[in-house]
Amino acid sequence: MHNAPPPLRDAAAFRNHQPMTKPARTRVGPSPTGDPHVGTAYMSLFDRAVADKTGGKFVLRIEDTDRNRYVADSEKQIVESLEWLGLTPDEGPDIGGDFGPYRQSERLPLYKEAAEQLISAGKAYKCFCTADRLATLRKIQQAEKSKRMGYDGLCRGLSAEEVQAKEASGEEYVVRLKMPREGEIEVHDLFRGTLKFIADEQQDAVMLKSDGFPTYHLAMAVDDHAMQITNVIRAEEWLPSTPIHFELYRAFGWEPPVFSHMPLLRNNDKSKISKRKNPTSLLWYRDAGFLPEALRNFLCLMGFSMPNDQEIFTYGEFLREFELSKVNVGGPIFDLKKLHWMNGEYIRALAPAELEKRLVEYVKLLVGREKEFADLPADQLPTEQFLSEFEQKRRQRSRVLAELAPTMMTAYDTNPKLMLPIIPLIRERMHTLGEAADYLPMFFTNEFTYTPDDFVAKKCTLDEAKKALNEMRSIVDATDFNDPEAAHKQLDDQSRAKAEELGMKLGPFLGPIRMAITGSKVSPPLMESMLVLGKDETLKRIDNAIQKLGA
RNA sequence: GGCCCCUUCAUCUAAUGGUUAGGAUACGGCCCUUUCAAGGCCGCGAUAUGGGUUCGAAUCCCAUAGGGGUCACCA
Repeated sequence: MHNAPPPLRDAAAFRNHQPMTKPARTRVGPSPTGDPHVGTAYMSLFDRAVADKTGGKFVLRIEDTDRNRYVADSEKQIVESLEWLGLTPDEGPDIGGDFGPYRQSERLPLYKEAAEQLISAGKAYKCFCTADRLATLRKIQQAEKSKRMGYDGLCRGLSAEEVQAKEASGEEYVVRLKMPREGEIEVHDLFRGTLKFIADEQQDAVMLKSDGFPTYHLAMAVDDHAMQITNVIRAEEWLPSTPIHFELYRAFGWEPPVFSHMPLLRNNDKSKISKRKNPTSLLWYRDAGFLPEALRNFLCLMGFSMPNDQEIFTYGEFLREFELSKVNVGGPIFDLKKLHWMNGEYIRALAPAELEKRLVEYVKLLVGREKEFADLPADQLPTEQFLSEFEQKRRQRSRVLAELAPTMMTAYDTNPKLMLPIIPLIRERMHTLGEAADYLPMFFTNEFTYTPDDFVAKKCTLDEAKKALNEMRSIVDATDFNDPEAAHKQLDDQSRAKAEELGMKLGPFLGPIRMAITGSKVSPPLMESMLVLGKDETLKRIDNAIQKLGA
């Protein structure tokens, strides 16, 4: 028997009459089953925004009801990642709050009680079907290409005596929700309005598992109600099970919160974002040297855009313009290329001292982790070219920095002023902190692996290289490094003069010098680099090269 | 396959019945230049298709196509 549904508020009407003015309570409910997921951050961002916009609260709830997939470190990493991104919750397991505990594994009695309440009200029933039976059932349904998949409701008709007998004989059972068999189930979504589902096509979902733990469905409804959550912001993949949730709310006689089903972040091929095809771990973004504020900003763009076309903005600016109802529901492809660009913008906007600080922190993060960054075999790399190349380079860079770290940190500890002058030279060239690996080592080591061939270029023969090095040695030797500005001018002027004398363009002339000073054909500006290194070190490096070339 | 959601440049998106359909990334070119960048300028490039409604449709309606999600004692 199924009573007529009580009138539910219409989502559109609700939206119009109650814009986000009342303090909202939002929550994110990650399950601690692995690395913190970028999708969790994405949802948290909008949860945080709705809470902040309305002066409400954002709650972190750990949904650890799956004992099989539980990963011990996961919760800690989730908490740290959210903090890293500046999306710190107001209530949560390690913060506390008035609605705790915030771990579902610590709320088991609540779910049990709720399940019993449903059973005694005739809204749920005990199901003794074995996993085997369900598997067989599924197979048959698939073979028959049955329209109606899922549980067939066998135990729904069990008499009280039958239930008692089975229980007495120790048979395990789950608790299933009795879904209506007739009519439609209306659900409401902030973006999509009222959605109707055929009731008979819904199955009797499990509420309580045989191990006594609740499923997501029960735990979510019980907790959201108990924690007075007003807005459920979750991924679109939940849309098909929303009828269960609305039915559950009705069974309890509770008012459902406002549901907003956010679009799914996508891979390049439009499928739901996944580890194989796209980095999904927040730890990955941190390890690759993305700035949290850049990632956060980028995530804002996945579905939301500013009225003035502004793409780079602070959280405060975002909040001023943000409205949940303006979010785009088409699934956005997570374009790492654009994040890469944006991260570069953020790096360049950082004050040198701040970038210095971030860089030092970043290098410390990589210390001792060389093994983690071994090259990946081709078949384990993402299929998309940019992702694949970036991942391989990222590993190489992390290794370089991890290996450089001891030397670098020692030098830095000895002379804390060492780092700051380097920053302006490398910052224009970086998109991620990891890319510092391409430019940083030369400032801390002069042990280069170059060969004479490396000094030769199209417009610079070996003979010319030797001459250039000797000329530059004289120039440097004659320059007073104590006045950097004057020194720079002198180095520059003299180089030009000598290059002309040798009948060379400045670029080719500086090629061998660059190799001698930086050990690479690509480097930060040469004169500036020499000034940072100092006269002695510069001369030493030129001498090393001259020796190497036997000039 | 059933059910559900979605559909503007390659990608993120703007334009809520009247715009030469705008911006950003990426890509290409030029400038700057000491290599590499960064920066500046220019270019390429989209309303999925077909029907309606309307003086007028990217915008409203219907169909088709395409994409995605979901059909667990996982969340």
